[in-house]
Amino acid sequence: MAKKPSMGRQKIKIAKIEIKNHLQVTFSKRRSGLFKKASEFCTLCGIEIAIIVFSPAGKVFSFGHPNVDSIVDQFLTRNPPPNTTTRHLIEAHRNASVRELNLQLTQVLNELEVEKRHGETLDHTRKVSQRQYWWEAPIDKLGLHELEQLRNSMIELKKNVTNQANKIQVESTTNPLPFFLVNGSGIVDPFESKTSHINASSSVTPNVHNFGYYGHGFF
Amino acid sequence: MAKKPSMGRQKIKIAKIEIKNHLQVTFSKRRSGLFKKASEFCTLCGIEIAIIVFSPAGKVFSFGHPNVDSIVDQFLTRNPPPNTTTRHLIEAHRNASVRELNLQLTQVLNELEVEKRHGETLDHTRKVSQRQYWWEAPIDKLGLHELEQLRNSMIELKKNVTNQANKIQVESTTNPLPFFLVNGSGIVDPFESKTSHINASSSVTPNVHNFGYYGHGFF
DNA sequence: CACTATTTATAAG
DNA sequence: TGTTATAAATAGT
Repeated sequence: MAKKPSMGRQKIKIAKIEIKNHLQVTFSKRRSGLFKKASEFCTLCGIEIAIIVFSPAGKVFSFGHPNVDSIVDQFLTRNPPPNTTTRHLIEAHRNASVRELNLQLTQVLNELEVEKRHGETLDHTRKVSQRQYWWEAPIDKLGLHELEQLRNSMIELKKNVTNQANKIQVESTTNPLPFFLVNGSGIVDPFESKTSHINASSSVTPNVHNFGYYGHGFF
Repeated sequence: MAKKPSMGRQKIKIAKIEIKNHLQVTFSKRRSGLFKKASEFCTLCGIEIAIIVFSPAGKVFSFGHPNVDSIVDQFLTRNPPPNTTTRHLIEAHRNASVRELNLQLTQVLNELEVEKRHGETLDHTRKVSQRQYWWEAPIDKLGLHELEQLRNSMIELKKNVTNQANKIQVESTTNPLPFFLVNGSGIVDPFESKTSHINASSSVTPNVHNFGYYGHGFF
């Protein structure tokens, strides 16, 4: 019954572990370790934190307090979004569309205004010379004509609104917008994870050791 | 020249540190520690990771490999967005607005249709009995009246479109949309950080020790 | 920030 | 997963 001497913890080189089995073990251990540290960090310093880990296999493991999403939202809000350009383009496009609709409406309104004046003018004319026959008055033709025009304008407008609605729908579907709600708190349990509270996985990422995060600056 | 014995590392309770000064020191130390662990985790296991820390003061410190944003994007893409409900509500609201506009337009179009028929009817009437004086025909009053109505409808419509435009603008301004672009790689250097590569801050967050991240499941 | 004395995290088995 | 010897992190000064 001699004791197992155990090499004890050996110093290791910080480089990609190639032995698959070894890798998995290390992954698990270090993930727990990291999340535990994060947890302590939270309670100790009263901070909010989110950690997202992508395994090479594509699985996601995350830790968050109060929860990952609210923190990510805050981050995105503050952080000059990466694709500012793209977003701006789309936003501009959307605004442009709305503005366009607005313009068209204004125009149609103007036409209506004209039509109305027309009616008033005729009304006045009637008082001046009541003798004329109504079919001689230009009102019915003009009215009908302009109404036709008006009708076409509005059909066009309707078409545009419909398109716009579709566009917006498509955009919304394609790009989920982040909002600012805080859900519950604790750990986010992602999709495919069979683990109860977190996700972790491994992936092939070329890396350099010094990430340069040894900065200072406290608060 | 007796040596300083130093109490050495003392065991501490994992609870919010109240002594402000002490808190700051701990914050810094643990932040570095956490980020370093993350870095090692990266190289060792070849994973992708992002850590976002919000200080109670509101500052943000982040670490990411290859970079925070790409990971956040991936996360948002895969992760059934937290506020699906809210987003759906807002989206629905927006669609509702557009639909409403559409409905109003349809109504106005109907009114126009009615007006047009009216004109046609009158046109027919004219042929049947050309003897009537035009001011006896209801066209000018009805026309004007309906046009007035139409005009009001359209003013209302315009108002709504304008509101809608404003709403959309505000929404766009308030909530940046996340997109799916991968930038460079490495560490994200946020805004206000005076530190070179990372950010960290402290905040008041009531917390519980066990975050339940002691899960298993590897890949 | 530097220095330990200790507590923690973990590489191996 | 549990154990153990040792490497690392870090509380207090």
